[in-house]
Amino acid sequence: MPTITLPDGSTRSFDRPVSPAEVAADIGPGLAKAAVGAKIDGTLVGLDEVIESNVHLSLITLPRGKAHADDDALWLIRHSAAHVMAEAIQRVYPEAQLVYGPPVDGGFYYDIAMPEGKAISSDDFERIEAIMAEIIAEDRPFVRHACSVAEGMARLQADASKYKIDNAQRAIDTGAETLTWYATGEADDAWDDLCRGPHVPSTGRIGAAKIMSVASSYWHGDANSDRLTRVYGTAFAHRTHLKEHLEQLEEARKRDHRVLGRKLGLFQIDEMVGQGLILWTPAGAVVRQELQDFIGRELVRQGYEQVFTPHVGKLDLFRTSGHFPYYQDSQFPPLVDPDQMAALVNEGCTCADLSNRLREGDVDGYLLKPMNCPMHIRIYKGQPRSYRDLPVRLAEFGTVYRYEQSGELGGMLRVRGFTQDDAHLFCTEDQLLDEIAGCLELVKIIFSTLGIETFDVRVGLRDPDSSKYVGDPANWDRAEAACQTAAEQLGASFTSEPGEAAFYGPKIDFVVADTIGRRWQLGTVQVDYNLPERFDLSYIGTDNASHRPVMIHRAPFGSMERFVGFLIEHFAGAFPAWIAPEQVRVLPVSEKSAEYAKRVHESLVTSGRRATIDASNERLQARIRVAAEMKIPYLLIVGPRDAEAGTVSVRARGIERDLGAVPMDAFIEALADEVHQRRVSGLTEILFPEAATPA
RNA sequence: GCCACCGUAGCUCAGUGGUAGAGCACACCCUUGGUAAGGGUGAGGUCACGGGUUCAAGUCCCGUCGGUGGCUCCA
Repeated sequence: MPTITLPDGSTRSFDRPVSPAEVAADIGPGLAKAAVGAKIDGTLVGLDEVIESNVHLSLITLPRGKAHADDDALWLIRHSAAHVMAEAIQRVYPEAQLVYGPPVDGGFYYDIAMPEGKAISSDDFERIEAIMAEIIAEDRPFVRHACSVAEGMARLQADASKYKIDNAQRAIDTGAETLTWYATGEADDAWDDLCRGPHVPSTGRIGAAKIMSVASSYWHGDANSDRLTRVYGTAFAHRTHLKEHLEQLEEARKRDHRVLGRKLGLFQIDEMVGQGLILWTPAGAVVRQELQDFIGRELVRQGYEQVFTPHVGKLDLFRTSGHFPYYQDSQFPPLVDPDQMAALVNEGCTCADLSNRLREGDVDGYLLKPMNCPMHIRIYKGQPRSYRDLPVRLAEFGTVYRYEQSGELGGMLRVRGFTQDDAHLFCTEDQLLDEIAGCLELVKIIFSTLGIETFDVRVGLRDPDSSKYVGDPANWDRAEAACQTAAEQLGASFTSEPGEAAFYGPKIDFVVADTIGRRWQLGTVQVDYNLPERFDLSYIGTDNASHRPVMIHRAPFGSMERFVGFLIEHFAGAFPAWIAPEQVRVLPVSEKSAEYAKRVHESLVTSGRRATIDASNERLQARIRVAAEMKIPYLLIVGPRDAEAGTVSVRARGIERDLGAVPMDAFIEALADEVHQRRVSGLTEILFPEAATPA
């Protein structure tokens, strides 16, 4: 006889098995009406689940009015909406086979195997959504049918549904004793789908659903397997929530670095130059240069030495490092010496021959460098090294080229040519922890200076069951411990991820999300036991014997392209003054004040500011609007009153009004201070303490 | 690389197989205005590129290039 413990600690006893629906009804009719599912001992279940033993039960309800549903309720709604969408799609395309339809962040999808020659396109959305709306309006119950594994498999065999048989087999392999179908409706011929559940009690509880996009996917995520059509949708408890969600997506689109990059003139991607190749326009170049100067000073402080290396190197270099031909697919093809090329042509060498001979090393050539490390390693190796020299820290903003698949490219976040704020540290085993900690400190300085607070730290460790790793296991243990310790010292929370190490060593990655939720690795610190081996690196120890150094690859920004792309979105284009391409713009009220405006502008430039003057033939309001849209931190409006008093009237970004007049020198000094301190927040607090309430 | 969608003026986008459009931006003129768009005139196009169907193609079909979303990949 079950005793049910509710979240508030109270208990209810029943003299027979009960369902969550019955428990809800027992508590009150309001709850019974609001409930869409339950959690039994932490596991999400439907309202019809049979409870026979003592459990902790919490009911999942849809809130009344405009309040938002919690994650569990949304999960149920979206999982159910996926069924409704699948039913609608099968009504339009009866031959479509269902594969797998889970809820995901922000919505759900359903993978569908379309018959040869048929495709779901966005033109179908309206039709499918209309059918979905119909099913939701009918408020048909989700009815669970369970049967034995044998019975269920027989049914699936009869239906010849290859994908569902596979799903069922997986369930059986993980210990399922029954197979369940969920029907939408009670009739014998109601539409149903093999599904583990649970679902909301009826289709009407899905308040609002919308199809978002269609994409392709692979069965089991395997590129060599069947290609499926993945239809994405989202659903909410109320229509207003869906509307809010769509508005948020619209807002996010405005933060998109590709949109802002064009609007603010930060970068271009030119099809005549090539896919995934960034042209840094003057405004964007300022942002990048400020960041590079910033980190450059930290590098000097940490004892790094600057180097410069070429963009191409001989294939043999990359054969030794192992980059060629192993990663050949993601490299631009090698460049061959012109004389050698001519000779090859004379002997009738085919493209396939050439490719083979490059791979075998019969023909030499040059490679656009996919990594900087081999070059830095050659610098290390360029002179004998003593333990007294270590750690050797070689830094370079090194530009590398990788032939990423065309479908992977996107804005500045995934490109084919990019500049890493790269460095390679050569040290002893004993120095490893301190050096890793130093690298992490750089990332910390960058993130805290720029106010980046939302990021993941991932420590990639080796998979204990794999043998793909190079290097001495004892060293690995030490390096992994060093990574974990350094990550702990960093103070941010992190996750340890076994199996995520590179084959050559453990690593620490910093991961952020872009405005549409995609995740990108920025900074990285990687220990490497492989390359010192391949290049036979050494140093002379205190014992006068030769020893192998450990190497660390590290890039606190990751790449300038990806970092700046992320930063544009992070600030929505409104950069702090120290990195803003244009820090201050002077607006004379009219031509009468043009002379004074010029003096103010000159003073700003003299003090090192990036300042312009807008004396165009437009009304002040129009010029303010233009400047505001360019997200310039400060506008100085100067008119006859200011010229008389030697003041400037200040308008700060984000505060839509005149803050008042201050002496020109006071403003210049305050702005210089804000820039030199690299403050994210403005000088407004200092000059206008009573007005500093940013919008 | 795979699938779907998209490509019209610098940008954002309209455009029924029958003479290429708007707003913004740009140039010039008027306006000299104290805090988020003053007014007028003008210039700007091989409708991504190449084929095809048609009396006729921005519009329909095929291919190429480029973009977007997702999948796969990411040293």
